[in-house]
Amino acid sequence: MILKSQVEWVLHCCAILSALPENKYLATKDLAEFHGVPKEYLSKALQSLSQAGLLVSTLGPSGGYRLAKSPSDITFLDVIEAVEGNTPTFACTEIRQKNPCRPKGYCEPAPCGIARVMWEADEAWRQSLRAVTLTDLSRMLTEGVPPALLQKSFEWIMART
Amino acid sequence: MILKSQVEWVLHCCAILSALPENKYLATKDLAEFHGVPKEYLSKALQSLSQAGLLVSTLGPSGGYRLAKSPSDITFLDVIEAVEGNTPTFACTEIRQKNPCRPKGYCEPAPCGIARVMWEADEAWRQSLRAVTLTDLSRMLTEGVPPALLQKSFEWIMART
DNA sequence: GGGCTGTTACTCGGATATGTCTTGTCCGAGTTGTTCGGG
DNA sequence: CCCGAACAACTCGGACAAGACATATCCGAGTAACAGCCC
Repeated sequence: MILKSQVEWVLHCCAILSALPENKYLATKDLAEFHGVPKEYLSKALQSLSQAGLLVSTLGPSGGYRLAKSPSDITFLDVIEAVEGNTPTFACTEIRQKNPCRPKGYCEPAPCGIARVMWEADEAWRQSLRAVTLTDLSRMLTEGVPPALLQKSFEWIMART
Repeated sequence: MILKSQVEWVLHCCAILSALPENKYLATKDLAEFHGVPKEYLSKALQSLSQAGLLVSTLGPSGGYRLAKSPSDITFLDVIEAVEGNTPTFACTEIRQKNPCRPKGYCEPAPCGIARVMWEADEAWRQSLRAVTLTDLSRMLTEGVPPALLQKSFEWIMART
């Protein structure tokens, strides 16, 4: 069980988009070039974010993506679920019902105990990811980075908006 | 991102094996039949548990698997990692190093902030799974089940040890 | 000079191949219980 | 009747296909900026 590589990509992209001025757009092409990843495939992931209502897109020259809401209103979980889907990591197929000793038509009163444990762990994971917003992310990613590099990167991005 | 179906299978199998008397073995064939899953494929998962040191196997007639240690010493995480592998759910590929503005040879002082957040969530998930043992599982799975069904299932299993 | 229109170049979005991993199946090496023969 | 050895059947273990999903790529519909023309 491992997350798609797209998850890493779009999180980095969101960090960049968080730094953008209001109503400015950045194209997939530039985001892909900045991170050294395949443009067309990154595009698919950004489409998912757009459909999830996290990004807004614009066509034509100087088009691209921008955040749909304030960075403080977008959590890691939002981004990850947009890419990975929001299905639980554990799917209970109710194999206890296959028990040959089980009387026909018997109805289980509660969810399977295994599923409950797995879902609880899943929820702990989600809770941890819900607690971090893009605002936090920006702070974390800029900490300890030389100001010169930050400035240069910012200019690189602004030159393409 | 979704767990293998094998995870559900082996957890149910471990619950059965927890109920076995000391030094009694149960064959893959019977475990597969009880749960209504493909025998050969379940076998692969049980092999993983055996290699991980959670189960002990014996060959020949009346052979099969039994727990290698006390049910209270085996956690959900042990079982899951045996099947899924113990690689972190998030793999950081350090795409920040692809930043075109980054001076050559520059060395990052700390792990990427995104990776830190993801690993923390991963650890929360693991911690939650580490807290539940097979002893807890047995209790959960038997709660609320009619005693008649429990008795019948127990006899079904014992008839094949 | 200002406004309108046609063009152009650039964007996203979905449809299309390829590789890798999960899922499923098969067969062989090895061992244990059984049975049969001999003492 | 007891013991030992050969047999047979059953087990796990690893090697072998098929399908699903992640990865990667291509092309078309649509739009915004721009340039040129008319007023």
